[in-house]
Order: sequence, then structure tokens, then C-alpha cells
Amino acid sequence: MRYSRFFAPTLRDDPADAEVISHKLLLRAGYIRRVTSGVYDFLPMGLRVLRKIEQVVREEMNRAGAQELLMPMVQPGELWEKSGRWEKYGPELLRITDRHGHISCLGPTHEEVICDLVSRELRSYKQLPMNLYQIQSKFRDEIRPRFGLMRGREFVMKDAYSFHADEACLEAEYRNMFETYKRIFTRLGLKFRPVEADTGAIGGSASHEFHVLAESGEDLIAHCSACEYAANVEMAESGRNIPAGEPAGMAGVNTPNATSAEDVAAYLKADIAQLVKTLVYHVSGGPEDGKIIAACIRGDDQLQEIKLVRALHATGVEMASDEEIKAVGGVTGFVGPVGLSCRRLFDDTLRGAVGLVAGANRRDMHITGLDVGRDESCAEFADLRQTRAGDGCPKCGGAMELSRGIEVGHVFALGICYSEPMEVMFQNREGKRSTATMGCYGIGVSRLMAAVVEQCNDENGIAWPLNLAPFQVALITMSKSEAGIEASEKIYRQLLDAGIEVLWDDRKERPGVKFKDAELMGLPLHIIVGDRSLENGVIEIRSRSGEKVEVALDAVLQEVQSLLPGSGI
RNA sequence: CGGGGUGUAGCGCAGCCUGGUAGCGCAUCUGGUUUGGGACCAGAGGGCCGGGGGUUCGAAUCCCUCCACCCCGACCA
Repeated sequence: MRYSRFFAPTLRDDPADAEVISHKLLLRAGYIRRVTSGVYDFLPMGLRVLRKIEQVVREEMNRAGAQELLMPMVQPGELWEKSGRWEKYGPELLRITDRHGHISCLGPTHEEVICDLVSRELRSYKQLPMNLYQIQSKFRDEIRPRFGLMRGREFVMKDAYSFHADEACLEAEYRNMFETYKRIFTRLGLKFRPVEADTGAIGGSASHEFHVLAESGEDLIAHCSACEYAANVEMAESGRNIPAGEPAGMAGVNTPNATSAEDVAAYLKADIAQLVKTLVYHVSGGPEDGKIIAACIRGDDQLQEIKLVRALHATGVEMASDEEIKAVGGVTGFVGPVGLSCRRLFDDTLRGAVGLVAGANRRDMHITGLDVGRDESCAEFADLRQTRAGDGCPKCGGAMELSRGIEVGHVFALGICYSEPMEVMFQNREGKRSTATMGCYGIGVSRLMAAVVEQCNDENGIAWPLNLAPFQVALITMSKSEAGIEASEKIYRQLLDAGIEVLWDDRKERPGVKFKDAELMGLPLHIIVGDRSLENGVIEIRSRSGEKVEVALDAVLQEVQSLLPGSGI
């Protein structure tokens, strides 16, 4: 491709509305442009990279025995009514009505469509197992799209769905996909970590997320410094960590205007770990739907709401209003477990803890000497706190660490939560009708593009790995001489004939501009044709990372090929 | 939806407080001089100052309202 004809508008300044490095660089280097909130154009360079990522994913999925197909983006509403998700999914599902008044939606995921397809064709256990996948655009009307490709509303996803005659077969495929994902992210050159995860809205039994480690990641993951244990903090089992208080009788104490745990601890000169924070929530979904509950944790801990939701078998929780707190006998700012008229859950850490300080449910009052085991005989305990760095690993006792991650993949063992309502049935070995058991496996392909940039960049721009770069070679012609043009033409032809992707910067620009653009775009190899080296009969070849060699004009192709292992020579 | 912020040329910004009909840098176009790390000189084009309403002789500027975008929280690949 000749740069003079190529549509890759680069920007000198960072766009003001971009926050994270991948968003800034992908905009500046001419890979993407925003169309509307969370929706992007992939310019020619961006599409080239996206296709390369897709190809890695496709090759590994095919190798793992999955089959590619393509399903529609528009899906009929009835299918979602059948699975029960028309009600459950919420406003993230963009619902549309056609001219006939027929209700459809834009697919945020494809369990319904694939189940519908498979249920029509599946007859015998002999057809199983089967793993079908697609690489396709999804639409989720996200509350807050942000960070460019990292959280779009429309995005490219690889989604795979497997069907099995029994649990053991599903487990085998789950492991197969787990290993496949490790291969994919390794081939993409990423530092990543698989972690145990919540199953969330998709549902099912087992689930792992794959996180690319990056400061800009939106997720917090907890991982052991000594063993392999790693989990999303939403999920990570936390150690016991009982505060070391002295037993005492319960007593009331004045704490004027001290509402936060920090204030109370400071006022009473107590260790903040001895405090009990009582958080009051309004529950939605599950057996406690619409009720108010209280959750108690240590003063220096954070409540992990997802854990609370799971403990209640609910779908969500929301901080209760002042009125709701009052209705159960609490006083905002001075809420404590003693005397509340709602269901109360205590974090495991408080089991056996003594000499605690808690709100007294009276203005400007706390109580001291609380002993949950003694004073709350029918207390319920659950793991509610968020894991902190330094906590003991639940598997080996080693120290836990926290890192930020970008979720780029997620595997679920679904069981029959979709196949049952969608009636994906087959005749088993005994001749009986049986429901297929399912797994599903997602990879955020366009998000991966951002994740790679988050890990591969420097002060000059993007630094693509060789196998993902939109062009492997930037041919930079600085010479205006006839010999220089001729040499450039020759190299350009040779590389094209050899199947090497080359962007020939034939623009009438000064050398600095061309270097800056090639570096900003992140092209891995730069071939420089300039009068200075031409006079010595050589051409300069530099890598994006700085190494440089000089070779004779006739040796350029060979040298480039040696630097591009597996480039299709 | 709640909290904070921003909308002025393709990009980055000033002007607004204290109303007088729009400016700077980069980019673009023309001519010239340059040419191994984002050149220089001369000239030029490009703006319903986010939209609507109001106040005023007069609004980018003051008031009301709507919209869009960004950041922090609940969603997820």
C-alpha cells in the first residue's frame, strides 16, 4: 500500500475525550473513529488488525474442533420470551419493533438463537458433542460505554456454544476451551491470567474469566503469590481474619457526629478492625425480593455486593434509603445489628469476634463490647467482605495480591439453564428423550485490540507484535533522487511479491514526519531509503524497538524474511 | 439514574467574569526556500461559538431550557 493513497489520518495531539492509552493511540494513529456513543468505525488499519486477531482466534477454535457459523444480529423477541430472558435481561437489551409491529432485539449474545437452531436439527446422542462458534458484532446498550474499544455498545465477539449428552462430556469440553483460550492469548503476546468468576446474568454452574493484566483494567482480580489460585474479587473467597478484641460486657457510649467507621474509631481510640459496619440494602429478586436486609462487616473491610447478592440468592441489591433504614429501626449513620427488625447477615470474619463496636440505632450513640456469638445467638454468617492484599489464600494460605485486569474471555459451564427452556432435546443411548447440557465461551475480539495496545506501547506510540501489525514493514523513502525512488520501487515490488505486507511511505513529507507516523502506528520493521546510506550502497533496516542493520539493496528481501518468522514466505 | 466536568475551524485551545458581531497553534490549499527525527517564509480557504427560547439597540459572552460528550458509581466480552 502506498501511504500517499492510504486512508489513515493521524493526529498530532491526543483527542481531549480519550482517557486510556489504547483509546488515545488508536484514535491518533488512525485505526478507529467514533460514530456515536460506544460505536466505532474501524478504518483500514484498524480492520487489518481486527482481522488478524480474528484469524488467531479462528485458527485455534478450529484446531480445538469447533465449527464456525454465522448467526444474525437481529433476533426475534419470541425466542427471548421462551428462554425467559425477555423479562430478565433489562435495558441493556436493545428492543426494536419492525413495520409489522413485530418485536425483535439486537443480539447481545446468542444462546437463544443457537438453541433454536440446534433444537430443530438435533435428534440423537450420536450427533453430540458439538461446538459451534461465530465471530460477529454484538450490541449491548451499556449504561456507560467508555475507554474506546474497551467498553463499546457495539463490539466484535467470538462466541462459542457447545452441546453435550452428559456432564462429563461438558467438563471435558470446558477444559478443552480453557486450554484453547490460553493458547489464543499466548499467541496474541498477552500477559494474562485465568480467574474464577461469577456466572452473572448468563447463568450456569462453573465459570472462569481470562484477564489481561493492565492498570487501566476495569476489574479487580485477587491472586495468590504462592499458588495458582486466582479469582475475580467479586468471587474470591476471603480468609477469616478475625479481629483481636478483648471480651467485655455490652455498653452504650456517646459518639457525637461520628458516623463513619474512621470517625468512630478515632473518637473512641479503638482499632478500626474492632468496628462493625452495618450496611442496609434493598433486595431485588429471589426469596427476599423487595425486602430490606442488613449486612455487617469489619470496619476496615469493604463489602463485596456481588457476594451479598449470591448469599441472598437475589438478582441485585441497592443501598436502602433513609426511610427504609428508619422503617427497620435504624438511624442513618448509627446503624448497628442489635435491635434491627430485618434479616441480618454477618461476615464470616465476625464469627467468634468479641469486644466489637457497633452502631446503637440511636443518634450519636454506639455500643461497645459486642460479641456476635454471645449477643446474637441466631446470627447468620456468610463470606461478604472483599479480599484485600495480604489476606491468606483460601487454597494454600499464601499472601493474596490484587491486580487490575481487562476481561477478554469468559468460559461458562451452563448445564441446562438454556437448553431446558429452549427444549434442546435428543434421544439418548437408552432411547429416552434427554436435554442437552451446554457450555458457552466468549472472547471480546475488538476489546482484545485495545488490550494489546494497553500492553504494547511506548512514548512514541503503539508497538504491535509482528503477527498483529497492520503492515509488517514500513518502507520509508527519504531520498528524492532517482536512485532512491528506483531502489524504493524495487524493494516495494519485491516485498509485495513475497507476500509481505508493506506500507510504502511515498509522501512528500520530511523524514521526521514519516518516522513519527511509522512509530505511532506501531509498524514493527522500518526500511529506510536515504541518500546517506545509498551512497554507501546500503539500505537501513530498523525494528520498532531500535535494533538496526544495513544491507545491500539486493539483500533487503532476504534480510526482511529472516526477521519475519512465519510471515508466509 | 445519581455526583463532577466540558461543548468555539479537522485536532488542541484562548476569548465569556466586565456584551460591541471571533482568535491562536497544529493540520489543509497555493507559491517559494528546505530535506536523516513532527521545517521556514509569504499568501489563502475553512466557524449558524452544541440546539432552541429569552433579556438587550446589540449575545460566543447574561438568563432559561433541551442535547451531546468525558470522568466517578451500579453492567459485562
